[in-house]
Amino acid sequence: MRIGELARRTNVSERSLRYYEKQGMLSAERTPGGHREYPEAAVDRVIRIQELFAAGLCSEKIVQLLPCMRDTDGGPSVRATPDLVADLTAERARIDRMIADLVRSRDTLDEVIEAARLS
Amino acid sequence: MRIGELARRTNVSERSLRYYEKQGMLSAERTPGGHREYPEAAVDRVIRIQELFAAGLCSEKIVQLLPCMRDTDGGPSVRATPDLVADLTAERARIDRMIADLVRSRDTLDEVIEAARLS
DNA sequence: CTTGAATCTGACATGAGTGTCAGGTTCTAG
DNA sequence: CTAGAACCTGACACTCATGTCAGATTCAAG
Repeated sequence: MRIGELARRTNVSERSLRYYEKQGMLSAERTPGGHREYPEAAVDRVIRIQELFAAGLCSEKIVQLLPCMRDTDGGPSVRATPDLVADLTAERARIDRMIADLVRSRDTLDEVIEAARLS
Repeated sequence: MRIGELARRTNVSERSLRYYEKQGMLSAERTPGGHREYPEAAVDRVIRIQELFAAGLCSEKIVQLLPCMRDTDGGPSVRATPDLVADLTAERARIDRMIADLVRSRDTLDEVIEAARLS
């Protein structure tokens, strides 16, 4: 598929898709004229990238991580190096803390919403 | 307490504390010479602010939200307006989605870490 | 062909919290 | 009184994914 359709289906701007490619997170075939041509699997990959961004990982980490992920088609995957594993373990801990923070913030909002409802 | 101690105890830079004040999220008495003097409760408030930032709320929302929160000392709180409640409900939904994303990302990391461990 | 939609590259702007530096003032221990 | 630590204001820089614009090229349908 082309970039417009991928953007529509993933809800990610064309600008960002090109950026992902430049960062090495996403690749695409090219038509003879130079237009990008994405495989179906790109949809899942872009969604994963967005999730990882939301989790606070930077492009660089994502670039390292992506080839170690099980592909959607269950294809073979690269083994993470010990250094990367250490990095990812730290990121995991950070994500855990982030989730805990979010839950507390959600509780805070609930409290305020509930207090207003009882009026 | 003074800004240095508050910064140390909350792990938030002095720069950020002054920024919070300018945005109207945090207030302080002043010594005759102009130095900020914070009450003990400021510690909890700053931590709350950080959590809400982490949850993706902007300063403006936090400013509206803070007076509606139950104070640490159980003091009286302002009732949220219907408009604010609508806002906060939307934010709550966003936080829910964010948590779901984070859990998925954490699972992704776990998968990669586990795959590397089995080597 | 032609024409309009889609895509291309490259460059500059934005946001929002935070870092940092400069130059000056206040506080406090000795 | 004094030295040095702590604090003040204001301004500018940064991050980094994303928005946006310009000007050119390609694609696909008529």
